[in-house]
Amino acid sequence: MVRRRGARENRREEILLAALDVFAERGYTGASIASIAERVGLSQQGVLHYFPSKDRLLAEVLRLRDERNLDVLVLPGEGGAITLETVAGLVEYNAQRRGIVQSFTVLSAESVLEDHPARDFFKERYGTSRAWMAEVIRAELGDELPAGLTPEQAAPLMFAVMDGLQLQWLLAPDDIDMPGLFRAFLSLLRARRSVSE
Amino acid sequence: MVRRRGARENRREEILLAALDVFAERGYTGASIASIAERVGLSQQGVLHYFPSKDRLLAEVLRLRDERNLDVLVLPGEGGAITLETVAGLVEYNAQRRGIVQSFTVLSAESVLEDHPARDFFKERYGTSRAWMAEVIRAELGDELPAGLTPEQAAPLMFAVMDGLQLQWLLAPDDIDMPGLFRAFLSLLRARRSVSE
DNA sequence: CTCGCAACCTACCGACTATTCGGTAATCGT
DNA sequence: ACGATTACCGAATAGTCGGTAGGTTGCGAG
Repeated sequence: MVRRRGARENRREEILLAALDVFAERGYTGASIASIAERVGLSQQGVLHYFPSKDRLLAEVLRLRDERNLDVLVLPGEGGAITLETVAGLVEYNAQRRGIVQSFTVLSAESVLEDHPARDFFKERYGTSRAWMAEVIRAELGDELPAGLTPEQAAPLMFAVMDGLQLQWLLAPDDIDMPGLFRAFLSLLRARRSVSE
Repeated sequence: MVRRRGARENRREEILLAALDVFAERGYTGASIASIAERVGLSQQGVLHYFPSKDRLLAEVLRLRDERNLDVLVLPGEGGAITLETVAGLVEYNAQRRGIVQSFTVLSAESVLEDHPARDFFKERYGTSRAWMAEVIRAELGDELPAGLTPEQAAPLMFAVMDGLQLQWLLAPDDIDMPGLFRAFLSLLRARRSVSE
């Protein structure tokens, strides 16, 4: 059926990885198909042979990255449930993968623009992630968080801290201890209930 | 001396406001000088008569916006010091100014890219803002924060929460109560010290 | 009333953009 | 060996980009 078994899929993945790099360096708007093609030794038309448009290429890049991220998150939790410690581990892992963090920071912010091809992707992603994170928090800390917070409030705050720290870290890696600050936030959530006066 | 007193300055400001709008809609890379010019009824070269390059135009847009933001922050604190409540007020104010929030979210994320003209601006801005915010926190809450946090740790977390919430809010304004969640985070910082076991 | 300059404009440049069309060469199953 | 399919590439399309050069117009100062 297929000539060289999986040759097409290999080529496609090669292109996707190059595309992620270029998106990380220049953002989606600033990236050109030609520059991605150059990186894999193809012509611009060669890339478009595998992906019908720049939009679709972006969509597949995001899908692939999400799969891999899920691997990192789920693998350590093998056999056990995912905990806040697992999430802190992901932040630590990210601190060693600047390119990937940069691509997601830039692309997610870009996606808030009207008619951006990744808008729906990120909107849905945040929605489901928040619901899922709220359950992780509830499972570990219960319903009673400090200052009367609910897990449904803590979840969006958690992602806000992750994203916001990434931005500051990308601008000044030497000044920002991203994993340390994230753990500091976690300890804020884990603190025992407050004493009334 | 000047023909129409301040005519030039008025025109410049007109252009800056239009530029902020376009940057908010398309980001810096995606925005064209021509589209900004169209909005003020000039040709592309008319805009370049007032600002020598796109880079410089961006620089002045950011400077102007920062001034205005400072006004909002300082005005309510008239006579008194700036408090965490003032900051919460700024978040509330932002929740009514989608365009401005969007422009800053997109531009700050874009600025992490190599050779981006706004890189230094945002890097410096975050640096000074963190130092300043740490002092606001220390003045109001002292050195003893929940979970053993220092004001120097709380400050970057605070900006992370602000920025991260903005991103989620821009993607799903109906799902995210930005000011409410920010206040929830503040209450985490204000909670009394934990009871050991 | 004239000089000079500010405020624009048209015209243009070279480079780059995503995408389409029409090929060619290699390789596959048969 | 042969038709079909795949994997490309060259060239062209129809723009857009930021920026420059060189003008024209109209107002203000002298």
